[in-house]
Amino acid sequence: MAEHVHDGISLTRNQQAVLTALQGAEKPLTAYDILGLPTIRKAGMKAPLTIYRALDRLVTQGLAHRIESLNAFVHCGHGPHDHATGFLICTDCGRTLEVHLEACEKHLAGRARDQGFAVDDVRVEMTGRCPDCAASADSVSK
Amino acid sequence: MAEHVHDGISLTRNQQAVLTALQGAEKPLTAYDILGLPTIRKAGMKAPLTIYRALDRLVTQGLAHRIESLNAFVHCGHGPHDHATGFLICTDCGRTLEVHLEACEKHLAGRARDQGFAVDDVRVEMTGRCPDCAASADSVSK
DNA sequence: TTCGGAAATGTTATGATATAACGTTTATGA
DNA sequence: TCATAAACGTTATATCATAACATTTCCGAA
Repeated sequence: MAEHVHDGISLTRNQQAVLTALQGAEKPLTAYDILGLPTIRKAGMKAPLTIYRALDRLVTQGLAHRIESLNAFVHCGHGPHDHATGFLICTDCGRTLEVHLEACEKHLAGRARDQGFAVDDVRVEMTGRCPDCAASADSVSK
Repeated sequence: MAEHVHDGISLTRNQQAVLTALQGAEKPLTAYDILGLPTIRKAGMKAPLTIYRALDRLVTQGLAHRIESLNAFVHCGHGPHDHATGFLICTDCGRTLEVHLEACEKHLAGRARDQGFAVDDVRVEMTGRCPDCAASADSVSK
């Protein structure tokens, strides 16, 4: 394998094709969105499971994230990192922004430990409007 | 309708049946879990859509929450409230704990506003092990 | 009190998301 | 070079969620 390497992680052809698809998208993509892309079909991937397997690997390696509330995936623009990540999801245009939560993670996990809970993973998703869409909405409402 | 009232919110028979099901469960239930319950069948609910409609209302009114990463629902034990809520999801036993995030919500939304993002809603889900399961794991590993 | 709109419901069908099971191939290092 | 773990292909199926449309119920205004 090892046809491609990202941040020291070697990816197979399928995995690379899916990662490239996510990087080229301006919004999170579902597995079936990815499956429908010409580049993916050309790469020979034609079953949902093929996509899910590649996505699993990318997520495990920290090269992509799953957005639970959208059942969709985005590439991670910051390279692998071990602290919690939050997503800002624009309900107008569907684009997402990734925010790092070094500080907040401590607070959240602290609240959890107060309850005797041992935290493995923290996921934060926020909906609202991105800078562009918020601006258009303002100008419309004037 | 108004057969039942919770925190000033009147519920229909279907909505009440689903809420009662959630209150009686020790873990989050999926719509199809609920659909399979005898009490629900006895109430005459037999199509998924019937369940989803009742759940929509309960979530809208703040009487229940959806756990995105489980595609499941829990009743809200704290009554309607307007601040963000977090969930601690035990990967061993499947039970969840609800935590309130008054303080953290500000921090999270603040990070979002730093990016020019207008936040409507904040959802936090954490996985790990609950007090009971963490204790069993400890005693096993000794 | 009755009339009209809004909300909820019933029913059927279908769309969308995700994984099981099994056999085969490929990468990689002892 | 050979064992083995990871990845892959293929088919089928499980699971989660909504569309569309007709009907009924609730509830306030006239």
